[in-house]
Amino acid sequence: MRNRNAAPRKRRRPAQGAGSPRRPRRREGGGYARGEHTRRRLLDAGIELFAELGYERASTRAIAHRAGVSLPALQYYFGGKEGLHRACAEYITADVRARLEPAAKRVRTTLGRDDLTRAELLELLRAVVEPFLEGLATERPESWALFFARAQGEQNAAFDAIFQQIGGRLLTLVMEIIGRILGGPAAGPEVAIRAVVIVGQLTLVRRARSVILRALGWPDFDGERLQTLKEVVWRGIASSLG
Amino acid sequence: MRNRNAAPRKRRRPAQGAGSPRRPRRREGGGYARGEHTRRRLLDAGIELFAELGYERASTRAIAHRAGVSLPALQYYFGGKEGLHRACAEYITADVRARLEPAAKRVRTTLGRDDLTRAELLELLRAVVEPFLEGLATERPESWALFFARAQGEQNAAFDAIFQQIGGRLLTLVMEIIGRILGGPAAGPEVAIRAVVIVGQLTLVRRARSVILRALGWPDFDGERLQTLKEVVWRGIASSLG
DNA sequence: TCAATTTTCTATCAGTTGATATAATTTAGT
DNA sequence: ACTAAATTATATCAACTGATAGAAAATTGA
Repeated sequence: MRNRNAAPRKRRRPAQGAGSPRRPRRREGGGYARGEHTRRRLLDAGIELFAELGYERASTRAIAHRAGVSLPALQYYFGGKEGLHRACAEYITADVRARLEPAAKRVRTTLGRDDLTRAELLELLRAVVEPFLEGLATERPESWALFFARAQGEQNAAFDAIFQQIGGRLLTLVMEIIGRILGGPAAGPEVAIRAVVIVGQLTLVRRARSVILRALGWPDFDGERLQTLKEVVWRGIASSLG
Repeated sequence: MRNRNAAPRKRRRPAQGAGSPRRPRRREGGGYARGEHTRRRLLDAGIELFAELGYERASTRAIAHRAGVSLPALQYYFGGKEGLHRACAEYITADVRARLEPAAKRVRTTLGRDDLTRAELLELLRAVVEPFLEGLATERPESWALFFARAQGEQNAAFDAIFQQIGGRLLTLVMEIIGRILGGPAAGPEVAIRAVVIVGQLTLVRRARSVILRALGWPDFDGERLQTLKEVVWRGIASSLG
């Protein structure tokens, strides 16, 4: 049923390499309300399916279908699969970053003081770490955290954006606080490594979810168990800085 | 150039579902030397490419090509892509498990004693943890650790085998030691969570490799920097148990 | 040497993928 | 209402995917 005509058509390569993100030719002037709506639906469906299946296995058809729009709409608004993936990353990133900003500001102003006690510094660290941990484990649709975790494992282009906007910011904050606690040089390897380990423990909660549950024989995280988890992780962090 | 004949052929579905592993019909009696050789080359190529690209993006053609054999050889020896992937996991797993076994035996005999000091218990923990960390960071071809990390992120069927054989074993060892150190109930949530966090820190070295390097501004892990990393990670673990 | 078995290769299959051309439809500004 | 731009939908495309059929070649044991 395919290739009905005997004369072989000229083989066209895709206009742009499959891997490289394409510049969407969105409107310059006014935006149509309807267009913004389907754009948004594609974003939501993309986040869900990328999180469920990972980048490769989430087909553009499945995404378009879940969004309730036709396939070319995806190309139209995001230039292609990779463009959509990147857009999803930026969408999530912007929100999380906004929620991280108040803590960041508080840290910077507080660190201006010279007379901070160890307890105060620990409390500051906790104020940064705890909401992040909570957000990873429960807050926001589950697909967000899963999307996050997938992107990290898959080393996508989206990962760079996520790291810069969130991971890097969080890491910088933690490094500044830890540097004060440990008293050493703020940019030295000691401080950096310990900061990475701490931040890593947070993301661990999501990544090693199945491992943890299996090791504990728990069916799933309910509210109380999550509380236990947070408590134990935090105690470990605090005492490792003693 | 395809579908030359006008009469449409009967559409056959694959004999077995694409997802399910197929039973390889290997020889019963004697094994041909040549066959074992290409089988081995397929395993090596599979590990490399699965590690480099992940399960989805590593095509059977690319694997066969790198192995220097023809495509059907993969089906012949492993029954399909999934079969090869599982075989790769088992191949790596068997080796790592063998290298983990001596430490495991040592732990079990040592834990039989009742008069262990905290220092002795910590030393025991280090004896288990350090080789594993070393192995993840440098030892064996890099592709092994990468294959390992990918399987975890992708939640493949291979992950179950790996977890049972290695992750689970290591976790059990660490839990036993930590239980003694903390003095609490050996199977309680406290012990389990802290064990998971510790083991997670080890695998973090591989998974968050790029993040660590970026945060530190290092180009790569050389010998000395690896030493620093091990030292800092261990100090964090030890003092978190204080 | 010769038959039986094991192993390899060529050619092709049917399905899926991301992407595009093109036309129809809707929207906004006038 | 009319036009131009924006948006959506249909029908394909070419490449790639894992897998198979079937014959050829190589290896073994007699």
